[in-house]
Amino acid sequence: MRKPDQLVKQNNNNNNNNNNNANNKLRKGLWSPEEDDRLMKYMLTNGQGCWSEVARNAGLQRCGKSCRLRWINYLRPDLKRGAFSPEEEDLIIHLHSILGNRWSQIAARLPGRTDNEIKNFWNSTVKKRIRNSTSSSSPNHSDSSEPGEVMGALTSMIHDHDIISMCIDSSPSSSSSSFQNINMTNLFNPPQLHGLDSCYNTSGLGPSYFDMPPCLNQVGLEGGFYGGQGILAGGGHMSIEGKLYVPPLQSASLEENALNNITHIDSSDNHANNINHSDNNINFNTLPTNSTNNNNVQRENIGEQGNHWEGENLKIREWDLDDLMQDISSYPLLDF
DNA sequence: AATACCTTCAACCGCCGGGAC
DNA sequence: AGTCCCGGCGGTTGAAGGTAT
Repeated sequence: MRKPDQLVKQNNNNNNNNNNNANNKLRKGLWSPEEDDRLMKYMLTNGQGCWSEVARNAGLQRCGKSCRLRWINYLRPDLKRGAFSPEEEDLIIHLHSILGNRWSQIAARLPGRTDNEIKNFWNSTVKKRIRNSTSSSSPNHSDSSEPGEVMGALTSMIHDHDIISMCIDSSPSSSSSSFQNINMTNLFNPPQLHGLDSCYNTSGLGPSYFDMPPCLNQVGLEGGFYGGQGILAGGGHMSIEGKLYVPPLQSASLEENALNNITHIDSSDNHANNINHSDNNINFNTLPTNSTNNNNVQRENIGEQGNHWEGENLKIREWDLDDLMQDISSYPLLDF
């Protein structure tokens, strides 16, 4: 946490998103409700664009990066709040065993969760539990963030339910929560709702799955974004509720395609970002249309960052990861 | 009740890669 | 080819709140 009213002189060699700021003084630290309000309203009205322009046009004395982070980690309407469920926990542990500290990739498989959230959860809760669970058997055990080490401790931690039912499940009736369950019918044929209220309301589909964050109340969005068929709710479909389309933090990637292949899901359908939302009141057309480019599948030398788990020789390149995913059926915890 | 210690998590920092010029 | 800008990522920090003593 940071001091809420911290004002700093922008460092020239640091964030260069802010060169156009008039007085070059940008706020840092905690976001005030007013700032949240401004950013939320701007994003809902104009959609995502250049973040430095977002900051400027929304009248925020924040750098673009800060606005982006605030939006992604807190204000985004499709965010799920609250504690991680045991299923999510298992999925995180399992994905970490495959992906290492690639939090964004893990978060991409947990709709409504952010990489920051997962990273915090891992560093605070999971690591500690793994440490505890392994301390008895391995007194000299060090940090368990290494995937291989984690795998060694996983068996005692994994719950009885089937991870794969969450991680990879092509059944439309499944209550699982991964990208594989994106309901493309809903994506391409969003229900026609009328007016902003119905857009955000639960549409009578039962109790809201998510808690309403305070920020949404601040902007007066009664009913919230989190109702009804939100992500994970409504049978686990990542669906579009009315007129608001909020793109996933990260959508289809090579890895996801690999997983989709495993589960025999036609990856050719995976073009949610190409949906034309021109009829929407809330226009997210300015969002990047090819989020594949955003994925760091090609990030190399993972081992240099401490994320390899089979010695120096294993470096996750794109094809390595694909191979991993293709070979996922042989993974000890997976049951196809 | 007071203090110390611990945990959580929002936010910052620095780095990197891609695109534009 | 070099530089700049921007978005994205993982690592880290540190204040707030919780718990133990």
